[in-house]
Amino acid sequence: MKKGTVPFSEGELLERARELGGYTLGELGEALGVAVPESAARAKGMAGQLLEKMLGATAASRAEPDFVGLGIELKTIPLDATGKPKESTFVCSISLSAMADTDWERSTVWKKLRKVLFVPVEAASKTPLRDRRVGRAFMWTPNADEKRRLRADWERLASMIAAGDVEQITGHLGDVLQVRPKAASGRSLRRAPDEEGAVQWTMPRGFYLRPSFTENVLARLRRPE
Amino acid sequence: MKKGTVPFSEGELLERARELGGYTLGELGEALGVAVPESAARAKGMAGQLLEKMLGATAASRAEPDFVGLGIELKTIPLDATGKPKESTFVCSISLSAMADTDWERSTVWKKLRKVLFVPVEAASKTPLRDRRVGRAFMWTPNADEKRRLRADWERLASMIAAGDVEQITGHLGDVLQVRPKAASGRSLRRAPDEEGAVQWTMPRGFYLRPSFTENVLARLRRPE
DNA sequence: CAGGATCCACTATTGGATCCCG
DNA sequence: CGGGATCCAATAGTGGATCCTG
Repeated sequence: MKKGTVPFSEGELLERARELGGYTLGELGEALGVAVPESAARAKGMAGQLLEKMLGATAASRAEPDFVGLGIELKTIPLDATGKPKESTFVCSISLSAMADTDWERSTVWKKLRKVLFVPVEAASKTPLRDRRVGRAFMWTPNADEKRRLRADWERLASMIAAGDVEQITGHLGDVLQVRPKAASGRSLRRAPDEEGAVQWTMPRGFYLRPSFTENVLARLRRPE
Repeated sequence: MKKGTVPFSEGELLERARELGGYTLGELGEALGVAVPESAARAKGMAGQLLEKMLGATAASRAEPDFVGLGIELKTIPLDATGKPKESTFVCSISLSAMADTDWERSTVWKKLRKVLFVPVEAASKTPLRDRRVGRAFMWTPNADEKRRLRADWERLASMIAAGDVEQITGHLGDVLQVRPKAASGRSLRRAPDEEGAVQWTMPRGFYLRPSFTENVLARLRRPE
């Protein structure tokens, strides 16, 4: 297993990601000198972080793509026993101020999703975290239909946010893209509005892709042309 | 409320059904001299039977349309609080012998569904049976797409039945039309195969329309052309 | 028993809540 | 906290079981 060096091309990145297919997360952890616990409950982001390190992603938390020079975002997708995505996919956090005066083409969501390296990872909850295997990686660029659906949802949600109807947004809205809480605890900022009185988030939220959407995307990518 | 006389035309039937819109099942019961209980649990088919009587359906149990002369089947559809069908819609029972050598156009399913008078009835379970209101009736003839989907499901299911794979059929099969048990009790015929040894139903079953299908049908009918 | 259906236990989905790391 | 995500209680959906009448 090659590890940690920064890839210089999209092709090299995809090739290297595919070489990781078949390894378990425990094996990746060994290669990196990272202990992989038994349970995912106390190590929620670990699969993603192991793959970032293995593939040489530009480290640290940023509002930029993981592979800056290539404009490519890395996303792991947890698959259940039947091969379908178990969970929604986090896209980015929502900043109220950034929403107001931006359009779809300049939005953080679109920047993140223009080009994504999807790496499926086994995630049947009975399988210990370290025994879960990496699947076959795919490079995704939204096609016309996918882009239209993402944009339609984003514009609906963005206009609600801009209009101050943030508290009316629930995870039910959006066919493929949804808004949901994103915080370590539901109490994170809950007192803020009372004390400040300003138009502010009462709680951090993020954009997520629904599992049914990533399922369709994976199905399309797996189909030979 | 006019009641009980046999309608002579499709238009007259629809008109008369629409005049029942807004009445409660309790009111229909009074007009007919039938006691309507509080709960639907012990009166499951009552809404359908009240409407049959009010509209002058050719009485009794038959494998014929309710309005023989017109070739029209009457179906009540229970709606939940949000206006969506709560339940699947029974179409007809399945007879093994009748399946083998018949095709779609001659099938009982198609005969029943060629032309249907759908009468929605409120059915939020908290609402007492006699307080549930009749909704706006619609005459349905499957359009090309609906007919294609019904036929595709029927042919798949019919061929399984004809091939003797009856026991492998579950309610999961069929996009719009499904096969499910249809009996007063699960024990109805359960001992039969052991004692007789013949190729026979172990339990009566019927064809049903899925709620998602009738929901789409109602949505189409409600849309002004 | 066939026809009129609804009940309800169980499963699948989901979306609000939460966890770790740098 | 922002980025990496998963957990899991509650709800929605489904399909096997059941009920009444003629």
